[in-house]
Amino acid sequence: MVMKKKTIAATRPRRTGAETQAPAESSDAASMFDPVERSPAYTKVSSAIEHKILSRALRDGDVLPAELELAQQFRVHRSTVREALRQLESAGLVARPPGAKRMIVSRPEAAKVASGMRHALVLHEVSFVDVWEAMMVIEPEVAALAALRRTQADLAALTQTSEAFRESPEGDPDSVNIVATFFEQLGAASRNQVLVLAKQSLTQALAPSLARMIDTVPQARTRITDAQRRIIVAVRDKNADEARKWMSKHVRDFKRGYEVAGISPDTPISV
Amino acid sequence: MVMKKKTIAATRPRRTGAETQAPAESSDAASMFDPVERSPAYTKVSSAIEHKILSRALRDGDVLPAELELAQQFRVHRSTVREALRQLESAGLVARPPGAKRMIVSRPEAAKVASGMRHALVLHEVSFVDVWEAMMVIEPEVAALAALRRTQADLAALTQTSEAFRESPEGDPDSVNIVATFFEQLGAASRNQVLVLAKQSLTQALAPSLARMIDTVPQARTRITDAQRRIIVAVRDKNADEARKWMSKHVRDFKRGYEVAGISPDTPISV
DNA sequence: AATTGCCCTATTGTCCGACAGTCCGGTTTT
DNA sequence: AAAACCGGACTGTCGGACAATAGGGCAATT
Repeated sequence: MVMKKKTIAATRPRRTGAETQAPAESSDAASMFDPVERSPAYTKVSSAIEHKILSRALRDGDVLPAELELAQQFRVHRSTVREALRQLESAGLVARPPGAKRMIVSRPEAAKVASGMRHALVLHEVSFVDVWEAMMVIEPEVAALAALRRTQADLAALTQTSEAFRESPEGDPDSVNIVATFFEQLGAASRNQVLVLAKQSLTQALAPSLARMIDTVPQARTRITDAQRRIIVAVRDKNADEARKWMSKHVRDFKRGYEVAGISPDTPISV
Repeated sequence: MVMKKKTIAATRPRRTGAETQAPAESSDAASMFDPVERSPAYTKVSSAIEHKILSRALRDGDVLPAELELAQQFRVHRSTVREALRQLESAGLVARPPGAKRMIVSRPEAAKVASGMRHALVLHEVSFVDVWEAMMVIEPEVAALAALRRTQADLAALTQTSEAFRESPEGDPDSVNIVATFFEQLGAASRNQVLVLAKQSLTQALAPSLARMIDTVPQARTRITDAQRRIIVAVRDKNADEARKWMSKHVRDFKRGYEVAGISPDTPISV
C-alpha cells in the first residue's frame, strides 16, 4: 500500500508540455491543427461520473462509492475527486441527504434548475418585461392544459392555496410565495414536467419585485384573488378556453400593477 | 486518542435521536426544533462568492483573486477554496478563458443553462410529447415576436441557415444542428432572452431523437425546408400571425414525423 | 424487549506542504 | 526591434494527516 503511490506518480504522463508549441508552424489563415483539448483531471472525473448518471448506469438513489475508492479507481488524488464531486453536486446530479455521509445520485430538482436559470436571468440583466412576456406565452397555455388534465386533488390544492392567499394579512411577506405556489400547482396539474421547469424559473425571477408590487398597489390583492377564483372555476369545469383567458388577464394584471406601482418595465430583475 | 472521542460523543447531541422522539411528548405533529443547519466551509465560501456575483459587486469579466489569496481572506485552506470554485464553475458563474490562468467572473451562457435543464429532463424521464408540447406552446409565439422585431441581419441569418439546410446532404448528421440553429436564430430575433433560454433547452433535448427521425422519414427534409421558407417569408413581411401559424405547423410536423418513424411519443428523451 | 451508553470503523471535511507545468512580464542577447 | 531567456505568480495534482461523525454492534440498564 506504500509503493503504489510512487508508481502512479511516475506513470502519470505529466499531462501538458508538448502541446503549446505546435501552432507555431501552421501554414496560414486556415490553421492546420485544432487546438488540443486540455481538460483538467477533475473535469474528466466529473464528466465520467456525469455520463454514468445520464446514461442511467447510476440511477437515482444509488450510493456513490467513497471518495477514496473513487480516487483509487480513477487513479487520482482524493482532492481531485472531491473537486469533481463539487461540480456534480452543484449541478444537482449528486446530493447528500441531510445528515448522511455518502453521496447519492439524484436528479436535479425543479427548484435547482430554476435557480440556475434565475442566476442567468439576473446576470444578463433581463428586464421585467422580458420575464413577463415569457409568462404571457407560457402561463395561459399551462392553465389550459391544467384545465384539461387536473385531478380532484389538484383542484383541492388550488382551492386551498387560493384560500390561503385570501386570508393572508395585508403586508404579509409570504403572500408572494402563496401566489407562486398557486402557479406551481397549476403547473403540476398540467402534467407537463417541461413546462413546470420553465415556469418555475419565471416565477422565481419575478417574485422579489412582485412582492414590492403587491405591497404597493392596493387593488393588487383583490385582483389576484379574483383572477384565482375565475381560474379555479375554469379548471374545475375543465374549460380550457376560460382558463387560458383568465390566466391571460391575470398575468396581464401583473404588468398593470407594475405600471401603477411606478416600476419601470425595463428594470432588470434582481436577487 | 481514546478518551477524546468519548468527550466528543458525550457533548454532541446525537441529532437524529433527539428529533425522532421529540414528537412523542410535544403537543402534536409539529416538531419543537428545527434541524440545525450545518454547512461545510466550501459551501460557505462558494455562496459568499456567489452572492458577490449576483449582487454585482463582482461583475462579468472581473478577475477573481488567486486561490491562495482567497484562501487567506476566507481563512481556509486552498483545497477548500478550490472546491468552492468548482461549484461556481459548474454553475457557470466563473469560468476560465481558454489558456488563461486566473478565473474570471462570467454570466452563465444560454447553452450552460440549457444543458442543466436537459439533464433534468433526461433524468426525470420526460417523454418526447412533453417536450413537444412545450415547444408547441413556446415556438409559435417566439416566431410571432420574431416577426415583429426582426432586423435585417436576423433575416439574413435565417435565410442563410435555411439555405444551409437545403444544401446539406441526405444523411448528414449535422442537419439537426442546422435545424436547431434556425430555431436559435429565430429566438435571437425575438429579442427575448428569457424565451431564448427556455427554447434552447427544448431543442437540445429533442435534437438526438430528431436526428433519427429526419434520417428515417423521407418526407421530413422537404417538409422542414418548406416550413422554414414560409416562416422566413412571414418574418420578412413582419407578419406575426403567419409566422405563428407556420411555426405551429412546423412543430406539429415533428410529431407527425415521429409517428411515421414509428417512434412512440412516450419514449423518454435520452442523451 | 426496548432503551441507553460506549466503542470501533469507514468516511468526510479540512488542513499542511510540495512540486511540476505554465503564463506573464521584464531583461538580456542578437 | 525582434528573439531568446528568466524568474515569479498561479494552477493542477499529489502525498499525507487528523478531527469529527454516521453507522453498527455489543453490553449494561430499565
